[in-house]
Amino acid sequence: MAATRVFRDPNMGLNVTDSLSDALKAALAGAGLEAPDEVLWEVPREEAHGDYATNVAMLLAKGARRPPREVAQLLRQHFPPVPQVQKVEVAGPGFLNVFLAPDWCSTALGEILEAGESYARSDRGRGSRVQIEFVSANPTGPLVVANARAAAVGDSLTRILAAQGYRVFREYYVNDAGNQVQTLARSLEARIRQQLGEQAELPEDAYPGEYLVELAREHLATGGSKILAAPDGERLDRLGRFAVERITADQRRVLGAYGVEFDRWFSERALRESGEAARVLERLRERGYVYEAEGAVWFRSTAFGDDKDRVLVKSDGEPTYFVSDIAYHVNKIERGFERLIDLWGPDHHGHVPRMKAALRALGYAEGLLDVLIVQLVSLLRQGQPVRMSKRMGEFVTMEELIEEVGRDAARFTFLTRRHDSPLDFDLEVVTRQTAENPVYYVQYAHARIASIFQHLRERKLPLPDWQRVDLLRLSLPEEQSLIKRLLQLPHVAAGAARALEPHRIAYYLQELAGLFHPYYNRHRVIGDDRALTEARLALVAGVGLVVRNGLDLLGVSAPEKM
RNA sequence: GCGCCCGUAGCUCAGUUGGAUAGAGCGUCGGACUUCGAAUCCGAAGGUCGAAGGUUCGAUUCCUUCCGGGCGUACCA
Repeated sequence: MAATRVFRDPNMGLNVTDSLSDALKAALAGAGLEAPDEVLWEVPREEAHGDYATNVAMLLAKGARRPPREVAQLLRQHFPPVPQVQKVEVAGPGFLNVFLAPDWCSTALGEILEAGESYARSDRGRGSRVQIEFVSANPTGPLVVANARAAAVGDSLTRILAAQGYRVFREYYVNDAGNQVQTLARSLEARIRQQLGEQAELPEDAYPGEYLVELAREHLATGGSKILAAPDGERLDRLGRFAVERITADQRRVLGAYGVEFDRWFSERALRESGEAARVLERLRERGYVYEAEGAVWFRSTAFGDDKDRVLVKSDGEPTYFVSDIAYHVNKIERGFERLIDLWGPDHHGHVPRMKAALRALGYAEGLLDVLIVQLVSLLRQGQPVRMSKRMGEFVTMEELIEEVGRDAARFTFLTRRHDSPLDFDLEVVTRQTAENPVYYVQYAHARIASIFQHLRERKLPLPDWQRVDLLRLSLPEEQSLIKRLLQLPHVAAGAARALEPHRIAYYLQELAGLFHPYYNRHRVIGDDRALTEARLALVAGVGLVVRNGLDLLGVSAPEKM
């Protein structure tokens, strides 16, 4: 699987901000200043403020007991010469503004082309193992739009982390145990009886969706009416397993069509049967965080900052799902993952403190688990909210969404929002504006570039050897801007990985396309000047490459034709 | 009541450990295809960053209070 490959960075010097940080460390040492944990470089809004800037002097000013500008001046004086940098300026209240050397940038374009698919990848993660769990929808019905959002975010995060050298493992937790499966079984039974002409009412809390009518028909078609004679326990167990298996298979199919594959589908039922849950309970008890009250068994999660203690075993003797959940996370850790990332829905956000409390109670490090809350998607149609409720049996499925909007547009739209920001998605608008969707703006840049090279082939013109192209011919301001933007990808990709924010890639790509299209519109790539033509071909090849690499991090295709 | 998320242009959203003159897409208005793809480009209009205080060299960003929206607050999952 591509996402789990480990990459060695073949082009370290191409990560400009890494090089700048190294230089700054030398400057700090030279100036006798203490280096902060991490230096962050930002890309200033104003061109006059350089290509990169840092506020490190202002942060150090207080500790050094000197004015910020003086600290900045000191750092500037000790800034070692590096090939990437033309000049360093002290500006404003104490910024260090770095201006890149144009000649170095032009040459770097050649290295970007040389790096190809591995451009902007790094080995920052050093092969450490990360497990990311997402979607994990209940196996009681089809996937819905919110699941499509989680799938897009989770899959993209996997790609982004893998590109930084982490070994990422995608997992889907199947809640195939507990009350809801019983309910599902009873719902299915009622549907089967209805097919047989019996007067069977759906149970009060049943899943009313049409898909169970379909499943009932399927079950009967495979000779499944005998089961109705079986005793309660066996009947419901078998119907439950049947329904879960079919629904899960359907979920896997829809996710596959969306381009999302999981490395493992982890069964809660198997976890319970393995006895791991009981073992976790015992460990908590040994550590003194378990007590009994009101006939139930409680976890003292308040010892780790939770609002209140939580029930582990109900008074009827059944463990709560919380126990399974803890056991599942312990299972992950024992499989050797060094970092866990969970994507949860907003209806679970209250559960984050207790889950973290449980892991800490068991003695695990605090930062081991990151829980990202993927907010809801409010689906609108013609400006009117579409009511979605599994309980009511009304919803727009993930499959319908993909059919209506398209896989790339759906994924890109989800990835242009922060995961924790609620999202309005008007089907009518997105469908109508398909052609103007930002994803096509980015993809179109790629297709246009592909067609330049197609044009080259049609006219039987030779493809230049990138090593021998005179890249210094790229002297237009627009060309320099484009190259500098291409050089930002390693910084953006690393930032997206650090912050777990795929949308940074999506915005970067829109900005890159926003530089490319005007350039393309104004200047011809293929012209009479052979050397200039070759240089511009190198430039647009670089843009195409970066767009392709960037879209790949989002799991969106980069078409040659549209 | 308590907790979490959110409130930025008409709409949907960005805004990088607090930083320099707050951005994009859509929508609206006006222009550009005999030349590598017009799913594009050029230009215009559009803002009390929900409100009020506070912290400091500096606040859309941090703190407090209030207003508004969403979600939690189960011996359901």
